Amino acid sequence: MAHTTRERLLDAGLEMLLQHGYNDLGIQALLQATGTPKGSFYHYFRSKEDFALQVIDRYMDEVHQGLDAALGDQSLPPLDRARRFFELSREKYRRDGYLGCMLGGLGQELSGINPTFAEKIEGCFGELTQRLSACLEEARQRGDIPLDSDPRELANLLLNCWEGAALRSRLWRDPTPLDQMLDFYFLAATRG
Amino acid sequence: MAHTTRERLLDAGLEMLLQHGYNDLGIQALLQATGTPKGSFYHYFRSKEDFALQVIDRYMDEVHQGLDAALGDQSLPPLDRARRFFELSREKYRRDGYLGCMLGGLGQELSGINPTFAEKIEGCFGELTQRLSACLEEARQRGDIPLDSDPRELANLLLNCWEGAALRSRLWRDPTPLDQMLDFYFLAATRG
DNA sequence: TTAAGAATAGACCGGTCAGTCTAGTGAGGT
DNA sequence: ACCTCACTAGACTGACCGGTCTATTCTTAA
Repeated sequence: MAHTTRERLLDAGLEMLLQHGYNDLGIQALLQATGTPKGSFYHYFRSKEDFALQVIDRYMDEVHQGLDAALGDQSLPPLDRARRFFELSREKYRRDGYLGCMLGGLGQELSGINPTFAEKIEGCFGELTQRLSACLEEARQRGDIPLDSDPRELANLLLNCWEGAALRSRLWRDPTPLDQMLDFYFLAATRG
Repeated sequence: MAHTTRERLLDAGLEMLLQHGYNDLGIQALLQATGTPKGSFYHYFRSKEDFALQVIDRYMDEVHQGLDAALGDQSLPPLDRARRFFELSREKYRRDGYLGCMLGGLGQELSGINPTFAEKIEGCFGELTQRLSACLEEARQRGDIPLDSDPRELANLLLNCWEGAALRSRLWRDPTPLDQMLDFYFLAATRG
């Protein structure tokens, strides 16, 4: 299979980037963990940066799958759909050992030193808020949140607070901050 | 002056750690930026890790100064005092070029790989929430927030959401996420 | 004046970094 | 049978990492 080695590297990259971040992840360690010779890595990827950017793409594939599953569930009112996405994310974090969100992690680490990553990650946040704000707009039109709410702003708010809670849950290795944040936010949002 | 070199290193470390994070900050670069020979650095600090931990202490000194200034202002109701602390922080971020909060930055970068830093930073967050929750408790007793609120939980919530907003403001190089988060939080907290 | 210790100075160390290079392997097409 | 080319394999490069070492200078007090 032509894609096996590349897939294996991206899979391991997903895991190792989440735990180690970018600068602390050595190519050597990645190769050792996957039993890959260096030649193969540089056959598939131009550089470490190129590799990490593709790992982020893979991460976003999972994110969009979560969004599809949650926001696409027409049996739920829109606000519950939005909340469900974050609950699915929380379950993913649990499976990973509460290491938080890769976008938040790499965003913090790299946005001060590498514009390519900064733009990439802000682009990912943009995709997320785009879909969330469409969902919140639906809630607004139904009157589930005040009619004068700004869905775009509310979506950014939701995502930003989530990222903060994810950082704290990474420190605690515990989902409590995530749950408390969701309770607080969705109660407050409905009241305007 | 015996402390001049050490002070100079810590000052530069404050700035450089905020921008570069830990792993991307080279001792060499720090020495070059401050015109310090290597011998001096290792005269004052046991290691790079020891240095960074002392930089965090210095950062926390500033944080506590901000807390003193804001929470100690008895002319303001307690909720305004809490908000004022974050507004002072926002002004500090502005002066730094909106690079966010060092605790959040180092927490994200290092909590997955270095338990010493993870504990250190969680300890700092603890100090912060301790003082904030005392302030919120005062607000609760005055009835400015619902009597059945949990000040400790509200303080953690406030700090966590702030850290998320700080990350986004670092990506945007812009204070908007900070302000929107404060508006949202303090409106919601008063209503319970 | 001198002894002592703090602080400066930077050459140097082993190890590791991302990335390059060349050689070899193996499967598919002709 | 043979050629091609994607892929594997890992030795190697030069730069840089954090940290050590020894030598020297400066400060201060006896």
